[in-house]
Amino acid sequence: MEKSSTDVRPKTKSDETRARILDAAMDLFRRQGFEETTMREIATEAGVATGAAYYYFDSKDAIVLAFYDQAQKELQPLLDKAMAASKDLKDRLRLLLEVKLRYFEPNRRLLGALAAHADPEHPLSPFSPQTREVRERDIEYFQRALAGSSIHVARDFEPHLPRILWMCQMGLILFWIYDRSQSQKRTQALVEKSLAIVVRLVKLSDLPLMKPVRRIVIDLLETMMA
Amino acid sequence: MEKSSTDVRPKTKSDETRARILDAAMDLFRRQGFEETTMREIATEAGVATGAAYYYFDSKDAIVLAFYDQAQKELQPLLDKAMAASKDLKDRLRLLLEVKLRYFEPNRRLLGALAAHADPEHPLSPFSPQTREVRERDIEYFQRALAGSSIHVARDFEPHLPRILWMCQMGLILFWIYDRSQSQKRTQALVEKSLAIVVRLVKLSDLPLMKPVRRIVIDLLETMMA
DNA sequence: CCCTGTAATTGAACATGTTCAAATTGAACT
DNA sequence: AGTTCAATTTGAACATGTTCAATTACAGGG
Repeated sequence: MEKSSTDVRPKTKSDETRARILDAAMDLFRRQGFEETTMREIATEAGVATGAAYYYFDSKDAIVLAFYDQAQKELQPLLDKAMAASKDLKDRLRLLLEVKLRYFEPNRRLLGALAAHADPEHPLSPFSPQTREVRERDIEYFQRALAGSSIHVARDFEPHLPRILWMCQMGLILFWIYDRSQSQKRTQALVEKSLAIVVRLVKLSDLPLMKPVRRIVIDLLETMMA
Repeated sequence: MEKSSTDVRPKTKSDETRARILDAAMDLFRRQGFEETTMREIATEAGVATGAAYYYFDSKDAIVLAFYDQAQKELQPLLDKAMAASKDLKDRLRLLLEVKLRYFEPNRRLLGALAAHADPEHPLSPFSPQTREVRERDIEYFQRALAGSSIHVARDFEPHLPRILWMCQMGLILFWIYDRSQSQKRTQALVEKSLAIVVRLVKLSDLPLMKPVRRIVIDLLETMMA
């Protein structure tokens, strides 16, 4: 479950086969979409029997999961670099999103297969246990986006704000996936407007006066997560 | 597509068969879940051949859609009655939700099949064209919940607020569907807390001072809906 | 009461995700 | 080289949503 098609040296022959299957799948997914691609096609394209695909991946979904996992790993250095570019919170949040969208651009449609499931039981849901690790690592980046910015966050709000921002991000990404406007212009507009609102709210939330509001929001969040 | 299993007189034999299939399906869905129920089972249970089910319903999904449609019709009088019970906005909003949750309670799990799809292209998505009619009718109830309350809504905000409230409702319903706590206690808590926040925000939004904020929110919404 | 055409019904066939028992491979050991 | 055994590979078989050509039921007209 660890190897990826872009690792420099697929050590064993097994790894090489796994990589070939993953590559074939991603190629077909990009060209004809997730639903439209058959496990038999993937196997044929990779030059193996149908069953072999299932020897390496538990299911068709699991192939997407493997891609998602690999993506997260490859994104890490890009995000690190982005976080070094600015101290301004709005810039930092925009960068987090931009880097991801640019990276996933070629597979935008495919991401639908990942994001289309709200059911937290479904393996491909962004809220499922299967995607937990990736999710938590992602939330950490919002923690860092905040920490590295010039903006102060109230102590009681600190543990929760990153998760709130992550949720906003997921909403925007979802919108982006299904955005049919020319080169996703609408998403671009939405991101800019959302950032303005979010950053303003974050700043506001630090006011001592806002403590009761923070408490209510935190209370709400804890009820949700409990 | 119009008849339902609970209509008093299924006029024709055809209607009667259709109703029998829908009933059998709903019964099986309730007992073993949507995914776990087979079209062959449904047909057998209804005493027809597999193909017959497809003569009356375009797909397995379409059966759920038919149920959803029927539900909306049956809910209408209940919601009307609820709207006559109080002038207080919080009460009215709570009632809208409570009536629906109580109605759907026996099929809570099944609703997952309806709500689990974020893809607006998917027939069962709450955002799909197939569910548009039901959706718009539902949004109207929020319009009425506002209109019949003692609370004033700023002119510029009036066309948009119902949709915002509807979205909040969908979020709560989604939470409810997957709420595994004892008799969905967590949802109950979440509803109460959410209502407090939402009603407070609605009241706040009417302040003349808030006009710029309303503009930003409206702008955001229009970007999303465009 | 028979004829005719539409509506309804049937069950086999198909496509595709998945499983599985059997065959093959290949490395390590003797 | 021969043996052994786990890893790999195979392709047929299975389950299930869906399609479809063929058949039957039945209402209305003669």
